[in-house]
Amino acid sequence: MIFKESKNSNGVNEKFLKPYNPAQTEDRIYKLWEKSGFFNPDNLPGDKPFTIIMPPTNANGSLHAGHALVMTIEDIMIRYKRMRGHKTLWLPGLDHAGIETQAVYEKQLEKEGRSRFDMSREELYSEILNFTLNNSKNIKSQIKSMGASCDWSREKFTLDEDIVNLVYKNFKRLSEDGLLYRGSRIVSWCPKHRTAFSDLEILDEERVDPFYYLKYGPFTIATARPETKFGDKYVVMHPDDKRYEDYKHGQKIELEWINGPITATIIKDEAIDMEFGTGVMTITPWHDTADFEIAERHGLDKEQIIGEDGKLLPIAGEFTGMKIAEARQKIIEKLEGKGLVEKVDTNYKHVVRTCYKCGTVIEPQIKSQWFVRMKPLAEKALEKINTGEITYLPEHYKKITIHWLENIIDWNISRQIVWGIPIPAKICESCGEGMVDLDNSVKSCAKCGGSVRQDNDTFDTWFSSSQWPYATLQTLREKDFETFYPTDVMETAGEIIFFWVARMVMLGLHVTGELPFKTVYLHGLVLDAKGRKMSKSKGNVINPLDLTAKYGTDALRIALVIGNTPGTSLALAEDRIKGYKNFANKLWNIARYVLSQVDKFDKSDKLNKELKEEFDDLAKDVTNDMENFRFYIAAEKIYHYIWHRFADEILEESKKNPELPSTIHYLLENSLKLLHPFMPFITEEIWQELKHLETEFPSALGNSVSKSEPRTLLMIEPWPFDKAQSKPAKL
RNA sequence: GGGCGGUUAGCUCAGUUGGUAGAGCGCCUCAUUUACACUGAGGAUGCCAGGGGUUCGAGUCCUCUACCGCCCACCA
Repeated sequence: MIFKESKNSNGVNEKFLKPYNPAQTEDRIYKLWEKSGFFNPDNLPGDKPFTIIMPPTNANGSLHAGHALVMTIEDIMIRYKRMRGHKTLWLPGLDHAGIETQAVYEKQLEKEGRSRFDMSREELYSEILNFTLNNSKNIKSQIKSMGASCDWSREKFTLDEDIVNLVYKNFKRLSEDGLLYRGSRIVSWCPKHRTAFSDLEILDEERVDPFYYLKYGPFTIATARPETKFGDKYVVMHPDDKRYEDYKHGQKIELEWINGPITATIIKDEAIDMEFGTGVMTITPWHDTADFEIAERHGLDKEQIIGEDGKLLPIAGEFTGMKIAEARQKIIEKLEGKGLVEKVDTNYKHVVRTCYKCGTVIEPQIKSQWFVRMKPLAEKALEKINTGEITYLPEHYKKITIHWLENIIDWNISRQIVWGIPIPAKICESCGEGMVDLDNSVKSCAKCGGSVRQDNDTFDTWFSSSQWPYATLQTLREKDFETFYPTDVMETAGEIIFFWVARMVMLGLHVTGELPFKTVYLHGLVLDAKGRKMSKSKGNVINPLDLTAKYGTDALRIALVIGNTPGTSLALAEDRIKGYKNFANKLWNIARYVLSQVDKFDKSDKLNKELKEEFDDLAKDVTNDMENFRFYIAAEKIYHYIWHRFADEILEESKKNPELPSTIHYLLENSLKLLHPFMPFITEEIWQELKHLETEFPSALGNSVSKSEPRTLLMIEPWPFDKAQSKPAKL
C-alpha cells in the first residue's frame, strides 16, 4: 500500500527521484538480512561448506580502519561464496586481548589516579571484564554497520568457559607430549607493566648513550650499563686473546670496585668479541641474555641486581631503591671520585630493547615461566608449508614464514598480568617445579614432595587465539567441527603473521592433525591519505565510521578494495571514497531509469544476443578473479562495466533502440549480483525494488518471474556465472 | 649481520601464464538539466629506477647496480 502511494506517474518509487541516501537504507537492509536467517549456514541450501573464522576482535576500543578492511574483504569472500551456493560460515569472535586490553585499562586507571598495584586481582579482573563487555556491544554494532554477514548465533569469546576448558585440555596435552616445560630463564621484563613478554613483543630502538671505560683491577672494561655492575665478579675474555694470555681461566684477582674491594674470577669464553671495546667484559647473568649463557656454560653464580619494579636491590648498597637512570649518574660520579673512570665515549650508538606497549626499556630478568618447545611443532608445520598445502597471498609470506620457523625459539607463554586465562598449574614452593593441574588435584610437589602454590600467571593471549579455529568449532554445535574444519581462508593483517598465523598453523596441526586453513590472505596496513602510518600521536587516525556516515558504507568498502592487492598497504584518500559515493549514486540513477522503462519491456523477454554475451564474458572474467582472490581487479571491472559501458553506452543506445528495454533489465539485475559482494547495501536496496516491480508488472516481465520461487534477497540469489556448470546461469 | 619487498602518468596504485602501457583522483576543452551535475563528450601526460642477458618479442623471466622501505638477530 505504502509502496503504491509513494510512486510517481511513471511507477517509480519516490525515493529514486532523490540521490541515494545510505543513512536511510543501511540499517534497514542489515536488519532485513539478519531477520532472514541466511547469515547462518544451517539455513542455507547446498552442502559444500565455505568457512572463514573472523579474527577475534579486540574489544578495548572502537572500530578502526584495519577492522573495516577485515570486515570488507572477508564479507566479500563470504557473500560471493554464498551466492555460489556454498554453505558459508563466517564465525565472529571477541578477543579478551590480554596485555593489549589491560594496558588500555591501566591507562584509564592512571587518568583516574589509580593503579593496578593497589587493587586485588579479583577487583582488577572484574573491572576489566566489565569494560570489555561494555565495549564489545559497540564493536559489535560497528561490525554490523560495515555490512558483515557473519553468523552471530555462533559468536564466541576467548574467555567463554568452554573455550577456556579446551585451552586447558590442550595445555595439558602439550605437557604430555613433551612440548611444555617450566624453565628458569632470562625473559624480557617490562618494569612498568611488570610482566614478561615473548620475543615478538619487544621492539628494538637505536639510541645514543654514554659508553664508559672503567678500570676493573688490571683490566679496562667498557659498558653502557654501570648500574648492573654490582654483582660483576667474573671478568671474561677470549681464550685466544694474546693481550691477556698471562691470565688463566679460574684465576682470582683482588680489586677495588664500586662499593669497596672484591674478588673477581677470570673466565675465558669464545663468545667474547676481541675487536669490540677492550676485549674484556664483566658479566651480569641475571640481566643479560648473553651473560646468562656464559654463566650457564661455566656454572657461575647469578645474582639479581635490579628488582621487578626497575629499582636497585640491597646488593647496590648506598644506591638501593634508586631507579636506573638516577643510579647510573650517581655510580659514575662515585667511580670518578675513586679514579676508576678511564674515559667516556659520549657518542655510542647501540640498540636498546623496549616494551612494544609503553616504550619502557626492557630489563631482562631470570624468571621461572612456562615455555612451549617450538622446534618439533615448527618442523611439522614446515613439512606442510614446503609441500604447498597452504596457499599464501601474497606468495612471499610463505618464504617469510619458512625463514621464521627455521629459526624459531621457545615461546614463553606466562604473563604476569591478571587479564587473561589463569594458568592451570601448581608451583612447588621449595624446588620451583611446575605441574599442570586441571582439577586442583595436585597437593604436593611430584619431584621433591614440597608444598605447592597456585601459579598466579595468565596465558599469553596468543596462546588461546592460536587455537581459535578449532577451539570455536569444537565448542559450538555438534557437527560444526566435522563440517567446517579445516576452514577455507584465514584473512588477517600481515603484521601478525608470526604472532598468530604461524602459531595457528603449528598448534592446529599438532592438536587436530590437520592444517586449520587452506589459504592465508594477508592484507597490508591502511595508511592515511599521504601514505603515513596512522597513529594517535600524529593525529592522523581516520575513523571509518566518520567516512561511512559521510559517504556510505558501500563507498568505503569498495574504496578499501579497489587497487588493494594482498600484502600491500593502502593509502586511504577521502577523494577516492567520494568518487565511489558518486558511483553509488550513478547506480541509483541507472536503476531509476531502468524502472521507468518498465512499460516498454518486451513480454517475450527476448534479449539482445551480443549484449548478453558481452555481459556473460564479464561475469566469467570476474568469477575467475574472485576465485583467485583478485578482488581488487574484479571490483574495478564491474565498476567500469556498470558506469562506462552499461550506463554511458548501453542505456544511451536503448533510448534509440526499442528492442533493448528487456535487455537492460536483465543487465541491471545481473550487474547487481556481481556488485553485491562489494556494495551489498545499495545493490540489495535496488533489488528489493525490482522484486516489487515484478509483482506489480508480471506481464511486462514475461516468464522471468517464477511464482513457485519468489525472489527474496539478493544476498542469496545465484551468482550469474556458475563455473561448476561451465556456462552462464539461466535467466 | 641475515631475510623479504618496492622503484610504472602530477598523486595513489593495477598490470594473472612475456605479445608494441592501464584505472581512479587531479588537469585541459566542450556540452548545460538529460535517468544521473554526486553529470555527459573529448583531450594531454610515461626512456615502466639504471646497466647487461635470455627471447621473434621483456614493465613482465635471469643477472648486476643504485636508491627507498619492512622484518629478524644477545656485540658488553
